[in-house]
Order: sequence, then C-alpha cells, then structure tokens
Amino acid sequence: MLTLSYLRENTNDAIERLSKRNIEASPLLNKVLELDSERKNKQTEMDNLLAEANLLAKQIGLLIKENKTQEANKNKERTILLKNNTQELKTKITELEEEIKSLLYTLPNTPHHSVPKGKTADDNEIVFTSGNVPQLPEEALAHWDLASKYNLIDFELGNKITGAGFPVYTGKGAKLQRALISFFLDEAIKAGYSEVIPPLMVNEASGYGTGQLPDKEGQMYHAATDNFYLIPTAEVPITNIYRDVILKENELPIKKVGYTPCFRREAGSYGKDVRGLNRLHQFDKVEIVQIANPENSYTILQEMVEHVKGLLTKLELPFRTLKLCGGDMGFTSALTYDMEVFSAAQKKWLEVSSISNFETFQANRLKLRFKDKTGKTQLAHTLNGSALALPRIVAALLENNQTPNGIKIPSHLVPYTGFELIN
RNA sequence: GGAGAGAUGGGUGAGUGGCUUAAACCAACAGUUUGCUAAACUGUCGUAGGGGAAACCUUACCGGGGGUUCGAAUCCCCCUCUCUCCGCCA
Repeated sequence: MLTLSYLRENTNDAIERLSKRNIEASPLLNKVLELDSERKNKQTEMDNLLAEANLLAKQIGLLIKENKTQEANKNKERTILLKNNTQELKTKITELEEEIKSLLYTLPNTPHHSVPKGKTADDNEIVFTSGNVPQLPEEALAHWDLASKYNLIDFELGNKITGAGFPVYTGKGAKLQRALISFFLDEAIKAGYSEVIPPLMVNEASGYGTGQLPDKEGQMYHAATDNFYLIPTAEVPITNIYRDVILKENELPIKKVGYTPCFRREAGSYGKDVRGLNRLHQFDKVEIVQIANPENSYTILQEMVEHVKGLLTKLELPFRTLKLCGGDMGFTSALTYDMEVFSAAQKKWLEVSSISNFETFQANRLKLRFKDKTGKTQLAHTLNGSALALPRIVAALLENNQTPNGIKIPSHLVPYTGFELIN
C-alpha cells in the first residue's frame, strides 16, 4: 500500500509513475486527498472536544472531594454533551479512514523511473543474455518424455493421489530435486544469507502484510476451518517475520533464504503452457529476501540479480534477464527483473526467477520500520527473488543436457547428486 | 477435545475507579570520569494521528472489539491468543 504522506507530497510524481502501468490515477488520488483532508479536520475537531471533556472530568473529581456536588453535576451535563458530539465525529472519522484505505488498496505500487512503458510481456526489455542456445537433433525429447523415459517424474501418479499439477518425483528425479535445493541454499548462505525454515501455512494478517490479500485471494489454497492459507511463495512467511518490527539501522540489510514448497491454484490458466513441469500447483523454490535501507535498496536489487545470474551460470544454462515493463509488473513491485532459461526441446524461454524491489509498499502494510541515524522511524524497503524455482530449471536441465547416453548433470551439481549421468 | 490460569512499554514486572503524567528494575543510547575495558554517576529512552516555523501543545493506544461511568489498565460482555494439567497422537 502506498503511503498517504507520499501521495500528499508527490501527487504528480505518483500520477506520472502509475501511468507506466497504464493507469490514470488522478481522479482516485484527488478523491483520496479530499477524504484525507476531511478526516484531518474532523480529527482536530474531535481532539478539541475530548481535551475539554478530559479537563472537566478531572475537575469533577476535585469538586466531589470538596463536596461541591452542584458544580460537579453542572460539569457532568456539559461533559455528556461533549461526549455525544465526539461519538458522531468518531464514527465519521472511522468511515473516512475505511474509505481511504479501501481506495488505497486498489492502487498498485509506483514503478521506478527506469521501468519501461508497455502493456504486455512483449514490451519487456531484454537487458542481458548469456550462453548459447543448444542445437538438439531432430529426435530430441521434451522433458516430460525424458522424465518418463528415465523414471524421474510420475505425473499420472500425482494425478491419482491429488490431481493435475502435483507430480511425484522418483529415484534420480527425487535426488535431483534435493540436490538443487541444497545447492541453491548453500550458494545463498555463501553469499551471506541466513537460512530459515518457515511455516507453510499463514494466517490472514500475513497474507495482507505482503499483499497477497485481498488482491490474489483466489490464487491461494485456503484451509477454511482454521482460516489459514497455503503459501504461494516463501516470501510471505519470511517477510512477515518482520511484521510490526522496528529494526535498528545497523541491522540492515537483513538477508534471509528459505526453501519451501509453494502452492498455487493457478486459477484461469488451465490448458495454456501447462504441460509437464511448465506450470504446477505445488513446486519447490528457494527464495532470497532482503530488508534494506532505502538509501541502497537498488544496489541490493542488482546484487540479488547478480547472485541469480551466478546460479544459472554454474548450472550452465542459457539464460536472459528481462526488465519488466509497467504493464507486466506485479501489483506490489516497483522494479522487477525476470530470469528466463531456454528450454531447448520446447524451444521456449521459461521464467525461473523474478527479483523485485517493493520499496515501502509492503513495509507500509507490514509496519516494518527502522530507526535511522537521526532517531526517526521510517519504513524499510523489502526485496525478494527466486533463487531459484525448481521445476523449469529441471525441465531445461533435462532437455538441454540430453545425449544418446543419458542426461548429463552440470559439474557444480554433481557433488550434490552423487551421479554425473541419468541413464 | 476437557479443566484451570493468564495477556501491561525492547525485557522483567507493579498497578482493583480520579494521587498514573503507567511505578521500579534491567537492557539500549548519549555524556562525565578513565591509558583501555569495566564500574560508577548524569541524562535520554514507546507508537500513531492532529496543530505549530520551532520549542512545544494535544488526542488515541495497557491482546482485539463492544459496554458501564463525568472519569477505565482497573468493573461488565464477546472474541483471539498464550501457558499449565488431563485425554489423543508423531
């Protein structure tokens, strides 16, 4: 949620930035500012009445002690009158606050000034490309065929146990999952992140904190009896560690990494690019999260991008980095880089990571703040990125590294798998 | 699932209707002293809203929501959570 003070003081800046998302925000912002100033007036009015009532209440106490009952009763009448008036004001103020909040909830984050204009994924900017696209022979197999040829993943079995999008990994397929998870975690720890294993279900407050609620309610699995949500990403529980927290400046940046399964309903995306590992309801992901001083959060974003590039390089996968355009960026992000690997048999770029700076958008909802040098409390910046999401990495590894003798494991991964070849 | 006890500031913890402007201690921060560290001493030390150029003034907040009262951390009702014991169970 954008902060009111930012919108008040930088109205035109906000309108300009939001226009990159193809949003005409000025009518809504004017409405918000109008309601806000009305709220302030009512607040002042109410405070004055309450101040007088507080004073009278104190006097009544003294008067009763001195047995001046008559005067005390006179004051009582006046106080009752004041209280009645404050109650109306209170109701009005609450209404105004609710209205402002519900309007603000509909506004996405303001894009960073470097975000390109654009409407769809086609308008994203390719900022970096690495590695050569492998040329596979005619008879090369897609990963779902390789998965069944070598007994790595059983999609049908998952279908039986749960449903579509819940694969069962078996044998070397299972070991490969575990190897990738350990590799990603170790690399992150080497880069200074500290590991956490968070809960896989979160309560409503956490969902609101990172912005999945109320925006993407339908995308999360919901355990209705207890009103818990299955996490769509480790970002939710890990960032919420710092909900309602005031950090010291010297504690920043905070760097956390966590592996979790992720659960996504993917409502509305059936039938489109869902074959094999391309889109699942449950998948594994290692997530990096940082909480940063606003002064250097964009340096940190670059550092996170470099970290993920390093992972893909070590896995010897051809990849490219995209800077997302305004129209394709997530609701809560100010700047997002996507990482895509090339899956050689499908002949497609697959998104395997999304790295974003949310600036204060999440921190505002989370009430995640720090005390700066001058002793002032201000909102921190939150950032996160996948490092990495497993299924599409596996898809690319299987397809790109297939040979007549089997599938070759990249050398950096061999210490984790314990085998060099899947055959 | 059953029974009981609780929830007060960064922490411990006092506070049963006005003397609370939430005590006291600890932690933290700044300073004095010191060759350095420690100790001691002095001071500062919640969050949010409103007013003000500022000093400052003011309002709300003692798990959450409602109520009683001129006045509530304190009394009443509802909810949530935590702890202890019992039952079930990895």
